Amino acid sequence: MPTSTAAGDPSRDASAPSGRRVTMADVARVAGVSKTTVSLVLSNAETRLAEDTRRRVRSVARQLGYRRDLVASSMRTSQTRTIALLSDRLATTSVGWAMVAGAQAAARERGYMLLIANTEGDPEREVDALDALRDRRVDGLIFGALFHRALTIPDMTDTPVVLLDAYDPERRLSAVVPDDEVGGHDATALLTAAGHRRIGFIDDANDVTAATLRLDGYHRALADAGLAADPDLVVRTNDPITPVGGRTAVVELLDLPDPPTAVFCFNDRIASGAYQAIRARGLRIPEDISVVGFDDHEALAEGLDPPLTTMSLPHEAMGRWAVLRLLDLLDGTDDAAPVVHREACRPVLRASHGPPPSRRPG
Amino acid sequence: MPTSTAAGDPSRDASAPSGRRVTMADVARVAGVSKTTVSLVLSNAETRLAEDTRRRVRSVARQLGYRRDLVASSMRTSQTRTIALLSDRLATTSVGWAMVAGAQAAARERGYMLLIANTEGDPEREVDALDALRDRRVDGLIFGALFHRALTIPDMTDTPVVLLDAYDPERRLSAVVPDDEVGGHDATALLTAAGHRRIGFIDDANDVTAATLRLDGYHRALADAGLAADPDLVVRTNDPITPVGGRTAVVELLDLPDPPTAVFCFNDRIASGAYQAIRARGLRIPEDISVVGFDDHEALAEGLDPPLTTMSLPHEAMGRWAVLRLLDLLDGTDDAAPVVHREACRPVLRASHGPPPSRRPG
DNA sequence: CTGAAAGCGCTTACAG
DNA sequence: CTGAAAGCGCTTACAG
Repeated sequence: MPTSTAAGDPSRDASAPSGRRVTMADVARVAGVSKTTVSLVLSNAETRLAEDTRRRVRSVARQLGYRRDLVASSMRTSQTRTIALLSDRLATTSVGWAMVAGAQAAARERGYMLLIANTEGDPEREVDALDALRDRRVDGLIFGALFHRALTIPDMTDTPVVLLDAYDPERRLSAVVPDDEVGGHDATALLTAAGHRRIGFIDDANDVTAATLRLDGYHRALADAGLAADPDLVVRTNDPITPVGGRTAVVELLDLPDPPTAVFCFNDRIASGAYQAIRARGLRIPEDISVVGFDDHEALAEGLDPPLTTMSLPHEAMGRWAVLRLLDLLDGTDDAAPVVHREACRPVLRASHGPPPSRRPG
Repeated sequence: MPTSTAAGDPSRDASAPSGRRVTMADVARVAGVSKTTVSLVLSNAETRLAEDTRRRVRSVARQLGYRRDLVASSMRTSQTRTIALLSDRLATTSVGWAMVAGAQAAARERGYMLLIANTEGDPEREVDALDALRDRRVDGLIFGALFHRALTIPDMTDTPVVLLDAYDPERRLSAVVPDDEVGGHDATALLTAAGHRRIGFIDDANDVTAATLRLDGYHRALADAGLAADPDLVVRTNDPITPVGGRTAVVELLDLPDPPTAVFCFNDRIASGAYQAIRARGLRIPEDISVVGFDDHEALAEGLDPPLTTMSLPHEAMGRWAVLRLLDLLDGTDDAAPVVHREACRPVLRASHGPPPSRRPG
């Protein structure tokens, strides 16, 4: 096979060059125009080019299977159409996947690709990751956290940044977080609405933002229902990760002189532990005691017996919001004034809650 | 501030140029050598450069905070030090995260970054993703699947490919999969070793590779223990995703004239459904019946009461293997002969299995 | 032992 | 309405 064919004969040249990738120069040559023209046509530049020139260029590009080389393009424009999601361990644990999924999907829809990097909480790793990302000239960065918390990031003058499941204590960066206060309120309100008047709360003892906010919401819902807050009904556990924490915490509640008829748990894992201890007491859920969780850890919540009523964490929507905001920043579509977006947590009603024993028929 | 300072005076030039990124030319100028020399030194080329030249160049590069621009470098070398993980929905569901995590970690350790893309099973999306990846000149590609299965991918002459949790039916590509046969065997052997002689198996009715292999392993373990395979003891469910499938399937087993004393479930979700139906019958786990799952869906397995004995799916190790193999291919370290690597599934012993009732003391 | 120069594939003033 | 040319920041024969 000859590598070059008669110039000016599109029908012959229209086959892809042997091994080599098709380049803009190839398209120009075959279409009989300059690279400038090809570039202008293919980038839909405003310049008024003759309609038939545009058509010809486009058709040749299509026939040759031409694709603009983004690396070369980036070289000139400094835009890579690539962004990155950097976090301590977002992509390293089961809790983060939906945020990654949402971020990836939104990026894709806007023609961007997503790079992921994890620091495992190591500052040195963070520096390395940032360097590696800068080397690749990513257009923007999302700093993610595993759970709703304050996050202070290194100075980034050159690259736009959005925070995911975290907020800048100094409010200089846009951020998206779950609305834990309203979530805590709504979870508790599910219980007050069912008629419960003694509602326990098993909170995370680690000083995390979500814990404080969910507790606030719990208190507000009690107040809404005209119930006094009884400090005895709020217990804390240092272990929100395994069922053990919930197991021991719920026992404190059950041992109260006037025990609660319902328990709201900081998360589903704690709730699963609560289930175990409640059952060990010979109590039934929800007949004797209602349980509501948080996070909607789906396999767990559905697998429990009875299936657990809980609040969903809007991780996917949060991931989407973060990249959409970031891309708007890149486009200059949005003004750069930082905003903190609170994404709603929604109740997922399953079978672990109901009226208190006193209100049950029979 | 003057933008240029006295040439040849390192102490003055050693501050980073005002806004602009530090370039190789900057380093060359300050160090008083050519770009060629800087490039050679910084890439540790074998060429014998004077030791003090090397030292000077390195020290200037460090002082200026120089970092090689990977985009420019890619332009010349066609290497981006970036690879991609493409799958139908690996990064879109809770089951895939550990594979992504393993892949990302291994890439990072070798100085690569990982791009992720999901096709949601849409062939058009796959084409788009492949184009987007080619545009960015990724060095290599990992095609991932959500569960162990055959995967036929488009022809990729230009880019090395490794399969993750999938295999090429024509064996032309390297691949890594879990060893489901041995896993099925070992899960069943846990039960035969405890003394069970009637062991049910609830399999996935969808014709997936993992289902076939785990069944094979189940049969082999029975044979090993000198037990005949009773077809009545193998039931199938079309719903391995929610507990519903396991719930109805286990009832078939329980209704048998000679019901099993132990049940091995295709996965933990099925096992969670089995728990519900078993409990509804008033039977205790493991006193009356043992249950073993598969996948080690951790929050679920630990949250169940009693905690579920299961087989772990080596997702993280698989993700690592896939990128390590891919990078070896890129390095030319490995010969390109395709290999299919089976990663072992390991038993995670919790509390849902024990001896059959007949063998229990008392 | 080191440097000048070409070139990777684009984009973009600038000129006509 | 269209093209020649410079330049993005590197790497790599090639020459000395």
